[in-house]
Amino acid sequence: MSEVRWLDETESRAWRGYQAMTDQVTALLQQSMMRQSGLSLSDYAVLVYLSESEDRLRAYELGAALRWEKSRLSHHLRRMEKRGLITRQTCETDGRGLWIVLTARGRQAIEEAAPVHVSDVRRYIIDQLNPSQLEALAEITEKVLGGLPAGDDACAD
Amino acid sequence: MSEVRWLDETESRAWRGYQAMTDQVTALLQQSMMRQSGLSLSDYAVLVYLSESEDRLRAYELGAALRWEKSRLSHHLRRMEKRGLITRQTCETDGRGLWIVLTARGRQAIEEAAPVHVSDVRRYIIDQLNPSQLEALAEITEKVLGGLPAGDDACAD
DNA sequence: GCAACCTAGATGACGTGTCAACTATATTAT
DNA sequence: ATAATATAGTTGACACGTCATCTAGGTTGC
Repeated sequence: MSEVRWLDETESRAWRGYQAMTDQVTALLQQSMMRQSGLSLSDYAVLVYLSESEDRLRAYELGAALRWEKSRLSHHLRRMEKRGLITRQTCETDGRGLWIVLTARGRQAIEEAAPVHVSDVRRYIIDQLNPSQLEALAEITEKVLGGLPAGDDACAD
Repeated sequence: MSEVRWLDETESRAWRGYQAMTDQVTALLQQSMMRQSGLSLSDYAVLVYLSESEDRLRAYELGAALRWEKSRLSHHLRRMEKRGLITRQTCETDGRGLWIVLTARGRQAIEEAAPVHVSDVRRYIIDQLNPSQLEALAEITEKVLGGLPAGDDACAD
């Protein structure tokens, strides 16, 4: 119930800049990847985790890694399966479970997309910053992430 | 056609952190605003620009300010009008034109949402960072934004 | 062994964002 | 004047993400 502390000038620069940057960078990366590889950034994120995990993961592991809601994950995996990027296989040790398996086509898709994507990330962000800014960005993100409410308790007053 | 320069350790920390931070902060801010004010972040952005512009703007001005595609803007404004947050009025000096006007209800909505939103932004980001990090963030965003391709020429090879 | 609870995942409805047309009005060049 | 083009905005189809709800299979306690 206290008075609001509005943002001062530096705070406002940082916040408005943050918003504009994230909006535009996301849109650019998304467009570029979609045009050149036919993948969305979400597809790419799924494929990255799979290919870093010996090409198969339980769905809930994927969801935890990506921090996605399970319904989002479920919808997305269904669409990716329809496009042949992954398959869904029943789990023998847990009747509720689901293995998500990278297909040959999924592997090919990410191997083609990765170099283009990395060069986009470099061009738009990494190569724009000097070493101390890069280090600062890494520290900033770690600090902010560390301060975020864990899981679903967004109402931690 | 040259070999890809993959990300080194600091670059990777910065980039993975950036992705995780933006994903999660956006999701938290969105949830909080939707729950407490019934507005999406997009609604809020529109209302902010309108209220900073004497409560009325041409649609194309709004689109330029937000850097939204015109179809996105059109869809979004239609939905906002249906909820009574804005009205759309024909422009007398340009037959193609459209004035977007903030309604009393829209003004009330943003005035109620703003303090909550600012305190969320503080809690999740601003207050997590020390003054030099805030300054660094402002500079980083300005540098990245300055390096982005202007408009639609994303294919500037 | 059974009830209560928890976890993994699916589903349908709905709001949102993008893309590719499309309409209509203004501007420019000749 | 008029034809070519540019600008302002709309529309429909479709992919995406969220919420609430549901099913089914585990787990725990008694």
